[in-house]
Amino acid sequence: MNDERPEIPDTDPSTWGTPEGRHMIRLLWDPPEPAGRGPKQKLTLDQVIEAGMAVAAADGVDKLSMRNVAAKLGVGAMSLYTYVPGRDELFELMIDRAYAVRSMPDRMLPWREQVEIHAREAWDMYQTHPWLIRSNLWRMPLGPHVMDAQEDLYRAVSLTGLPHREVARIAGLVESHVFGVARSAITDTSVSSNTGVTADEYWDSRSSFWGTYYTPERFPTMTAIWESGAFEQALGDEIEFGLARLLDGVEILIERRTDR
Amino acid sequence: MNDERPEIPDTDPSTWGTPEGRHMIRLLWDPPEPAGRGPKQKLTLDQVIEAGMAVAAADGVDKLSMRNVAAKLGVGAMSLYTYVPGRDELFELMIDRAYAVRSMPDRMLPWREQVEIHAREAWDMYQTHPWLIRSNLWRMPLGPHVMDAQEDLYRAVSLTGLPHREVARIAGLVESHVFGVARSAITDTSVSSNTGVTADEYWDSRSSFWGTYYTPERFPTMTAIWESGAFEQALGDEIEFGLARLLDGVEILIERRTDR
DNA sequence: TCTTCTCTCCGTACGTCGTACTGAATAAGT
DNA sequence: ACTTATTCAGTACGACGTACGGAGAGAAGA
Repeated sequence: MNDERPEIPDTDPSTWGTPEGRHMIRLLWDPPEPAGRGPKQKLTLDQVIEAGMAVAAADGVDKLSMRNVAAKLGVGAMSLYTYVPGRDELFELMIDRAYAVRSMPDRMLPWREQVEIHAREAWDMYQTHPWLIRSNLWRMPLGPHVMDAQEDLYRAVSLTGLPHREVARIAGLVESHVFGVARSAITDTSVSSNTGVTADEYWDSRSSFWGTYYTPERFPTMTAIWESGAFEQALGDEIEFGLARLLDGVEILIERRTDR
Repeated sequence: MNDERPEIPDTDPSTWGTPEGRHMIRLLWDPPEPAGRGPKQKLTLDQVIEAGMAVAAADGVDKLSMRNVAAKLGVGAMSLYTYVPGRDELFELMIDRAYAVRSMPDRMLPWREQVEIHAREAWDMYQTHPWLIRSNLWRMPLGPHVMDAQEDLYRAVSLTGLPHREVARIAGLVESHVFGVARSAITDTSVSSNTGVTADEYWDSRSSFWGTYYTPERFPTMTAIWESGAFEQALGDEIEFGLARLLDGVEILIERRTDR
C-alpha cells in the first residue's frame, strides 16, 4: 500500500482533481443526495453495491458484469450508470464495503497483539469475500473503511517506536503475508471462474505431468515435503506461523535499537 | 504456492489426465514436434511466446489479446491456435519463459544467503516483467523453469533443518513478501492499462480527497509517515528490509529448536 | 505419378463485455 | 401548464476469446 499525495493548489478543495475523481470520492464518503428533479430512483446505491457483492460471491469476480448485476436487480444494464460511474468504480465501492465490517483492535493492547488482531481481521475478510483476492486490484480505493483500516494498522505498528520508514515497511510486510496466504488458500478451495474448473479438476487434467516429467530426482525437496503431507492446509492457523516469524523479526529489531 | 498431487491410477502416464492437460504439459516441457504431414509452419512456438511477452511489455497485460499478438507477428488471429491452445495457455507459457532466465544460488552458501539471492532474483524478474504482477494468475504453471525455481527455494529453506511444514510456510512467506513489494512498486511506477491512466494522473484526479475528507485528525499516523517522506521509494533496497526481518524471525525459530 | 490424408492458415460468426448515445417517462420548480 | 432536470433502458459499437469450416500445402500410400 503506497499512498502518494500530489501537489495541490491552495484553492477550494471541492474543485480539485477531475469531475470523475470528485464524483467517485463523494460516492465513497458521502451518502448520495436523493436528487431533486426527476423520477424517483428504483434502487439505492447500497442495493447496487450489495448486488455486485452477491454476484461476485455467487459466480466469481469474472462474472461481475454490469449486465449480471443489473439482472440480479431486475433492472436494465444501463440503469446502473445512474448509480455508479462504471464497472471499475462499482468494484471500488464493493471493496470499501467489504472493509466496513472490520473491527479495530483495543488500543490498550501491546503492539504485537494489535497487529495480530489486524492480520486475523484481514484474513477473515478474505475468507468472507474471496473475490478480494481474485481481483487484480492494483490500488486500494480511497474509501473511508479502507483508509481507517490502513491508519489503524500503521498506528499499531508505530507503537513499536520504530522510525516511520520502517513502520511503513512492516505494515506492508504484514499485509503481503496475509494476502499471500489467503491467495493460496483460496486458490486451492475455489473455482476458476474463467473456465468453471475446480481445483481438483485442474489437477486431474494435468495429472500426466506427475507421471512423465515430474521426477523425485529433479525435485527432491518438493517430493519430501509432499510426502510428509506438509502441503496440506492446516486448520485455522494458516497465517499464524508466518506472522509469528515476521513479528519475531521485528522484535529483534526493536531490541537492537534500544540496546544502542 | 501450493502444490497438490491427485490420486493417480497405475497405468501408462501418457494417458493420465485430459487431452488438453497433456497438450499443455507437453508444450511446457517438450519442444513441439515439427509435424509430419501438412504445410510448414510460418512461425515457431517461441516466436509466439516472445510476441506475447513483447505485447505485454509494451502495452500491458490487458492488451494481451490473441488479435494483438497475431498482429505483431503479421498473422491472422486464429492461426495462433495451431501453436497454443488459447489465451490462458499462452500466458502460462509466457510465465514459464520469464522464469527461465533466473539463476540459482550457489549451494555452498549458508541457507540465509541462498534465500536472499532467490528473493532478489525474483525481484529482478518482476522488475523485468511487470506483467507477472498485473496478471491475477491464481496458480503457477507447471512448467520446468517455474518448478525448478520452486524446488530451489524449498531446497534452500530446508537447509535450516526445520520440519517440512515450516519449510513450506517460510518459502511462501518469502515469495509473498517479494510479490507484495513488487506489486506496490509497479503500481506506483506504471500505468493502468485498462484506462491508460498513469499513477500521477490517478492521484491528480482524486486530489479533491485530500482537501475534503482526509484530515490529519482522522489519519494521524499516515499523516506523520507521509510528512516524514517515508512513503517514498528507497533506491534498490526495497525488499531487503522486510526480508531481513523475516529471516531474523526464522533464525530465532532455529535457535529455539536447537536449544531444546 | 496420382490420390489421399493431414495439417496450416485464416475469414466469418457467435456470444460476451463496457459503455456512448438517444429518447421516453417522470416529477419538481416556476 | 410549462420548463427543466433526472431516471430508466433500448440500441449499437468496438473490443474480446474462440468454434467452425474451407482453402490450400505437402507428405504418405497407391
